[in-house]
Amino acid sequence: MSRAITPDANTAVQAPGEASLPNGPATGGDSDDLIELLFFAYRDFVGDPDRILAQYGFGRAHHRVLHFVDRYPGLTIAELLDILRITKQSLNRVLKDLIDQGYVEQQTGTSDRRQRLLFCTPSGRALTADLTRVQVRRIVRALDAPAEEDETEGGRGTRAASAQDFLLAMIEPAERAAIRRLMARRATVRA
Amino acid sequence: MSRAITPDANTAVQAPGEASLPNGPATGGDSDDLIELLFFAYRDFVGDPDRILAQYGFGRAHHRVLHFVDRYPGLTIAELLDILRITKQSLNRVLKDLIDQGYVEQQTGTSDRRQRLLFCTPSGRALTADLTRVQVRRIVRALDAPAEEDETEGGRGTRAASAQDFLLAMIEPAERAAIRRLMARRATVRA
DNA sequence: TGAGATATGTCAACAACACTGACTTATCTT
DNA sequence: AAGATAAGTCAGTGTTGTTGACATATCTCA
Repeated sequence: MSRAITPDANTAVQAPGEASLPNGPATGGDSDDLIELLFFAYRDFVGDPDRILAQYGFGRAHHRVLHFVDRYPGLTIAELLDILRITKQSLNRVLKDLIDQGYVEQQTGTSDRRQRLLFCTPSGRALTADLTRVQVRRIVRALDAPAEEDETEGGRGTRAASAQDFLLAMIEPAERAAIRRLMARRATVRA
Repeated sequence: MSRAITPDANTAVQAPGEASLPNGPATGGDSDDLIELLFFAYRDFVGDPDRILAQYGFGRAHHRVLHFVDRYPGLTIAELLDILRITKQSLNRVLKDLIDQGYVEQQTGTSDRRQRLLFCTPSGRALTADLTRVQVRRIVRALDAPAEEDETEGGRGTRAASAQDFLLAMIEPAERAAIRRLMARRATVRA
């Protein structure tokens, strides 16, 4: 465990500017929180598989390829490029790794022999299953988590509340408190 | 608009392996979809600000710094490092850009003069507001979107359904159909 | 059949953003 | 005064993205 996110000595010095509105009209108070929660949730969400991938010398790019090839066997290169939104050259670099090390196989298309259909090998499926497992675990835990007892639940609508619950529950439990404290600090500063 | 995500000629060649379970016990059927939706949603979510940032010669790293400094004025370097989970060297590179170009200011700590408290300048706040605006717009749209009329809503629980609704609605509308089609393809292949 | 389009692969150079390791300077704590 | 802590910096490296330019195999259509 590293340092805590929350401060103690730095008691919110006032910024030398305007006194921002208390959840102004177009500001979308809930949305501001969601932006941040999305950041933290996604960070932890990809952090889990990252640790596994590192043991294989792979990165996130490899993960994405593995995931989509595993889930949509027979995917073509063009389709994969379109899903990932990266260039052919970027894809090829990681795809080559996966093929060379026997996690993915190519198969010449039947109807169009120019195409290379992609499939996971058994070891590719096994690795992907490992990666999926840790992500599913986190998601299931987030879905099963009890709803937050939100003190200040004004008239925002429950959609925002449940999105917030979900994302907050996606965050690594050990850090949730720190993040809650951080986000509470905002209310202190801008009020 | 580029190519469509969905295929037509490649009619799901059967992968030469096991016949995967139809939403097996520990597999977490909903979660598999959520993994993918999280990928697409996050991709589009950060895509909006990316376009704005590019006009300033900034990247995502700059965005993250701006966001947190704007939201938590007076943040110290150590706190920011802990939030972003990057190294001091990585942070310094982008922070220097932001300071040199007048978007962020440093202020020596009052109680501890070793600290450098970070604040957005007016232009920093303006830029951040721009970035926040497009992200809030997407989130608000997602929260306001009507719930999906899910055909196959078994006994999964509504938590998963609303998380799915939210993430799907976060995806760029023009691409939602393609992604739905892609994900439908999975059911075809593994069934 | 032959021309042009398409699917894929590859070389080379470059940029953004992360990392490690090693130090320096200023300031606080004890 | 000694050691810890906050911040800044230099130098080198790795992953993953980008352009631009081509090469090869295959398909489509006139």
